[in-house]
Amino acid sequence: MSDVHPLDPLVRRWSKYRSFSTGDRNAIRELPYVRRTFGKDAYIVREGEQAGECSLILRGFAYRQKLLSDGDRQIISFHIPTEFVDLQNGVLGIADHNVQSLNHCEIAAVSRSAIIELADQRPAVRMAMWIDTLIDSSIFREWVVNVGRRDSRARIAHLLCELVIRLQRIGADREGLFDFPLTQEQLADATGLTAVHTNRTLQSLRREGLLQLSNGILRVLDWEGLREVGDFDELYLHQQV
Amino acid sequence: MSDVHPLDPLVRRWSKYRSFSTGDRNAIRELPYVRRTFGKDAYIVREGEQAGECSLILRGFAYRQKLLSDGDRQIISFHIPTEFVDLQNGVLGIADHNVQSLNHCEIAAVSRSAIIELADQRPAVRMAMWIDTLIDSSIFREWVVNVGRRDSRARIAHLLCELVIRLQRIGADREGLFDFPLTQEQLADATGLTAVHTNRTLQSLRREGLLQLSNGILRVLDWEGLREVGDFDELYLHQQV
DNA sequence: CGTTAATTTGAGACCATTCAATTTCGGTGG
DNA sequence: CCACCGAAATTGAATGGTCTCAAATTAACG
Repeated sequence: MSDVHPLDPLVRRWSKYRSFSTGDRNAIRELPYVRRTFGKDAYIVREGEQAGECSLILRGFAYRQKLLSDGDRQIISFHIPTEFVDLQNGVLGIADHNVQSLNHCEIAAVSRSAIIELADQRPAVRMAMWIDTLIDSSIFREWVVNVGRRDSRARIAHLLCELVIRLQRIGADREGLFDFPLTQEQLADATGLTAVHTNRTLQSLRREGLLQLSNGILRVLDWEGLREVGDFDELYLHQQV
Repeated sequence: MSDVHPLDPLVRRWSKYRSFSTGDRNAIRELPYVRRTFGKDAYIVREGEQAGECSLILRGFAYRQKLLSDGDRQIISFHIPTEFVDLQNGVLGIADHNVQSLNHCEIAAVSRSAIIELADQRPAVRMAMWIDTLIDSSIFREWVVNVGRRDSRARIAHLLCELVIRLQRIGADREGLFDFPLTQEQLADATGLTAVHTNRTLQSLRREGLLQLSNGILRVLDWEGLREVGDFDELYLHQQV
């Protein structure tokens, strides 16, 4: 399938969960959307806001986060092109966390009502959407395990494994190389570590020849090794539903 | 509404999310289910299993957990009566984590196909179900924050705040007293701490007059204090959708 | 090419862990 | 009703992984 329409990557992504009719595909393509661009670290959604629309990433990375009362930040997930960063807001209405762009980002903003209408009228698409939010949920569960029970090396390794798999799935790998714009501080905020310790942990992983990571480029040198260090089992990503 | 039917608590719970017609209510009540009882620590669902049914708690507590390769355990959520412990399995099909009973437990087991059929035929119920899974998801996000960024006192306090709110909502409080069958080891597995440190942390919370917890009974003595220690903001529970 | 952001390094402090032993609790049978 | 037992809770002391604070180095960008 060649991508002639900006929403085709979404069609392709969702059609892995449910087989779509031509009508289903067209209904997705006909979603009214507004294209928005965000610079680095811009807020796409704010906690407590009434959510008027859902944001699909066309280009760039985004992340969800929550701020503690003492100013500490916990990153809750990272998102890559073809993914909605806040599909749940289409249903729940009020945002329970923040969403920020990680780098320069292009977003297709779809109104809540259009999402709901599509779900109402297209059973197959509705199920794909539900599955999408459920896989999200599964990833959060795995993150609870990651920050709750694994040591620093395993946490970082596990996170990298997850992102590598997800990037591969959208065809974002270039022969083992990945554009990887996360700073060490963001890696730290996602794993519940400090930036300093994240730095030392990455050095340890590099020293063992598991990976290279610099200048925003990640190269996995020893996938099996990284997987083992991270105690990584991709079942939770539900690649085949 | 008086509970004449065993599934009425579920009807009541879901009807907070969406207004139901009489037909909707009856459709829920007519869900075919099998009543099962489980002793303490029995497995209700196992990771990797093809899920044939969804389990609604009629009595008792349950929890979801994942095991690491080194045998460590992370508890991912607790569940109380009126809640499904694995509604997502109705859609995803394959269980990505374990579910265990916490104490003596009565479950209504509903087949996947019945869940799906109900969702297909009853738009309002379908939305309530989706909302249920999305609130689940929101709770997982908050747990990532809890184990990722808070210190031991805040983690325990936050978890207790959440359970208190949820127990109150199903009317399980008896004038500030709660049946609270969690062991310190389970509390530890849920907060990413050790049982020993959980013990010392609980003592610290008791010493400050925030709560009493012994013999499976919890009494909150200083709700505002506990809330503050736990950095607790209940927005994420989405009480009003 | 200057300026700021990001990464790296060092040393000391601390929160939580580990390991081991003791006490209390809850349930059971005599 | 009490003695007994295993599970749960509690205590102590030593260890250790991660944090904190501060400074130096390197990379990114206009």
